[in-house]
Amino acid sequence: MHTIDEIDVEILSLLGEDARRPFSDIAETVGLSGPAVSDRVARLQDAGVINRFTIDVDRSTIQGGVPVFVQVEVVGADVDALRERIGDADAVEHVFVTAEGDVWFYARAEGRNVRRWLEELLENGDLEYRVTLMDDVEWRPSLGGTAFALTCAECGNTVDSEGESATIGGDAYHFCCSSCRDRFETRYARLEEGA
Amino acid sequence: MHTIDEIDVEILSLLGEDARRPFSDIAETVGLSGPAVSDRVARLQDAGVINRFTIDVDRSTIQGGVPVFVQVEVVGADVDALRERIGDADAVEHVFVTAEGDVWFYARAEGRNVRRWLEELLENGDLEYRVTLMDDVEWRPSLGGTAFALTCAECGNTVDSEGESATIGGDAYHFCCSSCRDRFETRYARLEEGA
DNA sequence: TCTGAAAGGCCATAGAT
DNA sequence: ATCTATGGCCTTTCAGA
Repeated sequence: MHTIDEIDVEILSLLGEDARRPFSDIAETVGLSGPAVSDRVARLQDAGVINRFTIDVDRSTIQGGVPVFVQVEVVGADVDALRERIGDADAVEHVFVTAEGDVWFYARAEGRNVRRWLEELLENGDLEYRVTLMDDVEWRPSLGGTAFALTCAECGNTVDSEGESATIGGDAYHFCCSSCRDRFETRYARLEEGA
Repeated sequence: MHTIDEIDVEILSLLGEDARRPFSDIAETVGLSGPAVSDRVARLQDAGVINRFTIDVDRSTIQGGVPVFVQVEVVGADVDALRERIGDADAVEHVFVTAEGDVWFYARAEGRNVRRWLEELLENGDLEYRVTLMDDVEWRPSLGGTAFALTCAECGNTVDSEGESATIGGDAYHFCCSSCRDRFETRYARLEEGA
């Protein structure tokens, strides 16, 4: 049962600014030793909070293709399968799933013929889709200082040092108080029983 | 006047997968020495191809709020100003600008009242917008091998080893041949004169 | 722009608290 | 979960091509 606290948040913020920053630097900033930071980063990776260390590339100078935003209306098809299929395509950069189960994505369509590329990507399903030509994209990895504030999974309030965290069903959740956590866990258990 | 070649592209791809991968590992993969890779990475940063080393964080576990996708119809307003204002907001993760000049973004709306949060973010302008509740997001930094293919800034064709690159006005551009580059530079110079 | 050697710094492990 | 100490690896610098 791991706990995520403000120091973790601070570490995430620092790594967001520069992921190659030495752990010893981070250690000094947050008031820990190097190995302690290393441990915490390893834990954050295990918990799935850090998906990966990566680079933010200015793709406009590097990758060609026509930038498009596609909104696919998913009816009578497997959303997860489609989402995975789309996400695996090389040209696709962002994949969204709406609450209604539609799949939207941003991509740089390869080749000159966008329609053909799309039909192939969607496997000639009879799905309706809408294509919008795009101009510019921006992804914001970390932002200022408050970007990584913890919020209670139960009530939505900010989690301070009094709060607690728990790994439930493989995912990390954070709570502002133990009663919120109890409520969440109870609800989660009920949901699992039902499924 | 720097040149970006396939080795640079390979390095970018490898760093996209794991930005903390040792340069010596990369060196072995691409067939260079460690210092050579270090030099190339430094050059890629200077040229603005690499914006930053960063981490991809699973925000769903860290940041609360309601995930929404907002499509703002921009009429009679400054697109760039709005885009910047939205991009600077803490809760906003992805910003898109359509070819028609509308601004779309993905964010985790803070607090319980999404409408109020939005009105504030859009500065009570009379802009029309559409909000869609979202379920899931995925961002793909680097993808397979072909993701970082170079394309000619002048004609859009793929740039191979015969091509060349140049830093013009502080930005890196790539060309499939010298005539494309000449044409681009001429046009650029003319544009600058005009301004 | 690359290589190779050497110096300095960084990370991971071990063992104790 | 954290610390200190240490061994080994990684990065950078520099000279030479």
